[in-house]
Amino acid sequence: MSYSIGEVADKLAISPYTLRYYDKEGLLPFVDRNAAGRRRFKDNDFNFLEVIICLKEAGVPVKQIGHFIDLCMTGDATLQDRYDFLADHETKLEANMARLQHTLDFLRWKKWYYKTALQAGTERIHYLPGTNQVDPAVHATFNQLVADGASPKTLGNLD
Amino acid sequence: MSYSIGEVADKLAISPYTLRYYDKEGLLPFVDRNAAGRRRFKDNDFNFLEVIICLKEAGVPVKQIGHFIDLCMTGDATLQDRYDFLADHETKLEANMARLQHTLDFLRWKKWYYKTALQAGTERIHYLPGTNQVDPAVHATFNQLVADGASPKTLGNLD
DNA sequence: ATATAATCTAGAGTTAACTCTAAGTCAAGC
DNA sequence: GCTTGACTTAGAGTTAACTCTAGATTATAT
Repeated sequence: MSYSIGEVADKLAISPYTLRYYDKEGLLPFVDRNAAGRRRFKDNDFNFLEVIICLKEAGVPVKQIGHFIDLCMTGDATLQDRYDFLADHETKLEANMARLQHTLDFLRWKKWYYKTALQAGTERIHYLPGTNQVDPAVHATFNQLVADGASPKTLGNLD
Repeated sequence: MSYSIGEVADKLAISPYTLRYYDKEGLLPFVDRNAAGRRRFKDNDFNFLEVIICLKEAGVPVKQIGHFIDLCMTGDATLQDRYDFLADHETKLEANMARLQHTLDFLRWKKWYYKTALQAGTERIHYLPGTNQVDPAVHATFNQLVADGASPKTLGNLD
């Protein structure tokens, strides 16, 4: 079974432009061509494409993905390098996800901040008396609610 | 207490170039200037900067952050809009994190794939006999190990 | 047989988010 | 008083990852 660039583009929800760009950058050296010079993707090529998409999602730059594909084409001598590459990006992705969790926590606290302001009809309830400055104790209040068992995910919901 | 652009840059680990760029894009309308036209950041400005950094981490484009700051400057009439904005990006961030979790799962399975190939000395152990195609059953084998209670996080570790 | 649609390449254009340069102003230390 | 370093603006340059155009070729459907 073989597939044209358009069929692969549809299957993977990636434009043919992008696939050709990846090819130009050396990400698709495994793709065969027919007599007319057109790309013919094999079933096994999807194993490579899956990895390419995974690495892209993980935030790995195209050039580095190209390096990984180079290692793949070289053979068994590079198994350790390929393992190390994936282990490295696993670590980086874990760190990135931890960072995003903090970002999400902050977004939820701010949502609660606006929920309470909305219920009071004004943001002034969060200001230090007689100023336009946010009272630092407001964040502490939110943290206390969470510490007391409230769910940070739902605490800011209006319902 | 007030701070120069350099002091703020140091505190937030953002370059002065970037801070000026954010100002140019309308993200810092709240920053005062001294008689000489130099930016003087107030303590309360860090509340805005915290939100800006949070939204950036969440992947919100600079233009949209500018829109949120506009809402902030308009006053209590926009509290609902600001709440909706944060709730929307909370949802998007949750979806993004779920996507990254799938990416991480895939990265771990591939790490295990290379660990086992490395232990066998060749990637051929994962190929269908007499071919260069990966046996689809290999992924199923990994999934079975996880279903049987193994930790996907450590299954691919070499140790 | 012919029109339409898909593909090819080389190379130009786009977008976002910086990042820096140039030329000038201002503040602090000696 | 003078030098050094931080700051100002406008605008140019950079980078990554596409995204598209032009002109040619090939495959598909009537």
